[in-house]
Amino acid sequence: MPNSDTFDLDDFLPYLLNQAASETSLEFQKYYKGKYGLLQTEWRVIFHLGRNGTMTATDICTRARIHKTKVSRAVSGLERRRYLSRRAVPNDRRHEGLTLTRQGEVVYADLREAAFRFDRAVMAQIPRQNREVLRRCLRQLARVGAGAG
Amino acid sequence: MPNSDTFDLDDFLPYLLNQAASETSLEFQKYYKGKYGLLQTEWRVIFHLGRNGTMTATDICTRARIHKTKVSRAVSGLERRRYLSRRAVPNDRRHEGLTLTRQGEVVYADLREAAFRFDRAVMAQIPRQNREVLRRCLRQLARVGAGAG
DNA sequence: GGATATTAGTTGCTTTTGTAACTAACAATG
DNA sequence: CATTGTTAGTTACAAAAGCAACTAATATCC
Repeated sequence: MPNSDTFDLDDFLPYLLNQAASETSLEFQKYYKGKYGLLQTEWRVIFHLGRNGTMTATDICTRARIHKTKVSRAVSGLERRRYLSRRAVPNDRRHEGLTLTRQGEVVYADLREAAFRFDRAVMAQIPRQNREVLRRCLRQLARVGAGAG
Repeated sequence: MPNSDTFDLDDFLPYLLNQAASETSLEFQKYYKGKYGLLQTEWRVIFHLGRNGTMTATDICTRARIHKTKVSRAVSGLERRRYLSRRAVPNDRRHEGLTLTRQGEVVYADLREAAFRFDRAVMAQIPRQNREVLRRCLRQLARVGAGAG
């Protein structure tokens, strides 16, 4: 039975995840920032709209787990640069449907393609037989975090 | 052979890593923030000093991959609260050795113990036979990121 | 050994995030 | 149908991160 005295913080899962996340995100971040001047949250909003079609800001908050103020600002920025447009939802004027513009779709397609390439480059470091295990584990952790803690 | 058209961004590795990292970090973050009022960078500085003994700020930057301004401010904060002390290095007055104080050691011990518990809680979600694979993959990704990209 | 470059670390300023308070629209309840 | 509560989103203010310029000490190279 392992105990706390032999525990190495370098192996602490949240730490490893953070390190792995920042290392693997860096190149891709340079790409979308350099090419389109996007912030991470902006890219994520594009990604979710591109993937799921029209959504409200709250939909994005829920799916992407981003706080509403961040989404609000990202949406403003993307609207200003004409990457998305807002359209009122009929019977409820509180929320609006957000949709990528033609231009936004183009950016989405490019970044999705780039993401695919980056994903392959990152995965290239992982032995083939572990790749699906890794992705499955991460999906699990991304879903609920530490669970009951 | 997979191609970009069937690629699902929800499976994009950097994205999954970021989501998994933030989900799994949250509870632990509440712990050290709530109990000691530490920021993430401050906790990391404590962690590296506790694990490796006396280090210079640059050592920490290198090992922890944190920018020097962040380290500089974290060190100031920790020194002010008497969690670490600086001591001049003999033949080179540019850098200083940073060491946890007695009090800092106590905090370190507590957080290390807590990290151990959190690690177990997080890992509990992962099938036993995948746990070492997962950690190994993450260590690899944390090391070099996307490599050649 | 004096000019230039490099290394260590800090400070100032700008951008981004986080938190909480706020407006506006709708829903529910008496 | 007014009162209270809830939901959607924005805005204002404070904390933190990022970047670039700066100081100070040492190394290098003519």
